[in-house]
Amino acid sequence: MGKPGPKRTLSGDVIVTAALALLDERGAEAVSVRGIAARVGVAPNAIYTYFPDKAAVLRAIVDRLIGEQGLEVLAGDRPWRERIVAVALGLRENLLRHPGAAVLMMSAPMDGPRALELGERLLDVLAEAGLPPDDAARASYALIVHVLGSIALEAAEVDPTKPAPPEAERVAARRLAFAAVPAEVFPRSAAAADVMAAYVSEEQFRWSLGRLLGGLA
Amino acid sequence: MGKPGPKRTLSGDVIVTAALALLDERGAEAVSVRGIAARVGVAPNAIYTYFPDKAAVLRAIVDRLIGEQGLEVLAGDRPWRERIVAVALGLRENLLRHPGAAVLMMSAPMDGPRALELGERLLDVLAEAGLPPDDAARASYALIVHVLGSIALEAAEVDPTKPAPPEAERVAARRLAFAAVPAEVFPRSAAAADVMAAYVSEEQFRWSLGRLLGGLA
DNA sequence: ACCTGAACACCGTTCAAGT
DNA sequence: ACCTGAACACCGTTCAAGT
Repeated sequence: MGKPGPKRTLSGDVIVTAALALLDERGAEAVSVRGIAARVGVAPNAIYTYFPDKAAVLRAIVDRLIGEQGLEVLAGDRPWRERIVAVALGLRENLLRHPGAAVLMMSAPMDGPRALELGERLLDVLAEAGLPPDDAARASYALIVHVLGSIALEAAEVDPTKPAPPEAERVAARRLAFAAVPAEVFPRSAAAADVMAAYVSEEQFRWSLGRLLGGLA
Repeated sequence: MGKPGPKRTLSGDVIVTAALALLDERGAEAVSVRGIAARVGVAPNAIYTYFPDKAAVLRAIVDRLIGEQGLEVLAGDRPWRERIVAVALGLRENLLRHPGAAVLMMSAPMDGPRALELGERLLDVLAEAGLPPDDAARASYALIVHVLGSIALEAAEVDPTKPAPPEAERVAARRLAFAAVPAEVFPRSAAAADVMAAYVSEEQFRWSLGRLLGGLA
């Protein structure tokens, strides 16, 4: 139904998919309007039929990735802390698959509908946990800050122009870097080098999230 | 002393200062090698005498800003939590003066000497607080994640191309944005709109940092 | 409505050359 | 050693035109 219209070889979704592929394969600076257009086989300015500018394409990538996180776990019947940890782990896993995207999440206000939905479900859980509304609101923000901050710092450690390395590899690379810390001037950092290498791991992610959750209620 | 050498009209510091000024006055995308060169009155490629590439200039900005944070408070005799809150507030205040720089802190590993120094002093405090070395190491990372994440999300809310607005103005702008949230579909978000508007405030920053600190020891 | 061609005002970086 | 001029291979975005 509806008139066919001229060509319609394109769509916002196709553009976002191409942009994300570019981001994953060749890193943030490869995500150019011209690069996206070339990948979908179209003239550069055709992109502007679907997005007002490049920044809008980047925001759409963020929205897509947030939306990929299912929120059903939050409504489950496990203890509330476990449910929050489960979504946080899901977000982490997905975002680390797109390391270049992590920093995008912190570059603009996340005010899209998917972000609001995530926030609202988080408020549900925290209310159920017994927090008064004001504390629940503050706590939900603290959680989002912590999860996104962890992921961004973790993603900053990986080279986005090559396929995402397994965690063990990231930790090993960091251990190597820490071996160079002079123990005379930074004794504690040098002594804790093994732990500091493991900053970029799920274990550290779980640990710090657990401590924050412990402080919240 | 020492031969004068040809010109020496430039230095790494001068370049970083110019880049930071550009960042503050006209936002992240105005920080170009050519823009910096123009501001210091030099040919674009002169920058490459002091930095291998643009990314190195950005890292130097991060290092400069970390270095501006005095660490004496950490060694004071107030209760340890208060000392950590004090440096965190200092970092926040300084970074919000350079909103475009906040996201740079999360874009690359912070492995410079100033970052190491900050980490080491944090470990001092946490050891003094009675944490075993492994926990202290994990805790210091959790704190850094939280502080930088908070600041980045807060800075994402301000337009970096105009002078940093006072906090009250940022909160008011956000309250206005939240007034549009449909209460039927996001009841909790709408009900807590006032608190959510205040996410971008020192009060929220103190609150969530306090909860994290409570969970750590 | 959707797409193209051509153009404008920019980029980062490299290279050979001047002092 | 430090800086310049000129060039290369790119950018994002706009405008007029075609279907």
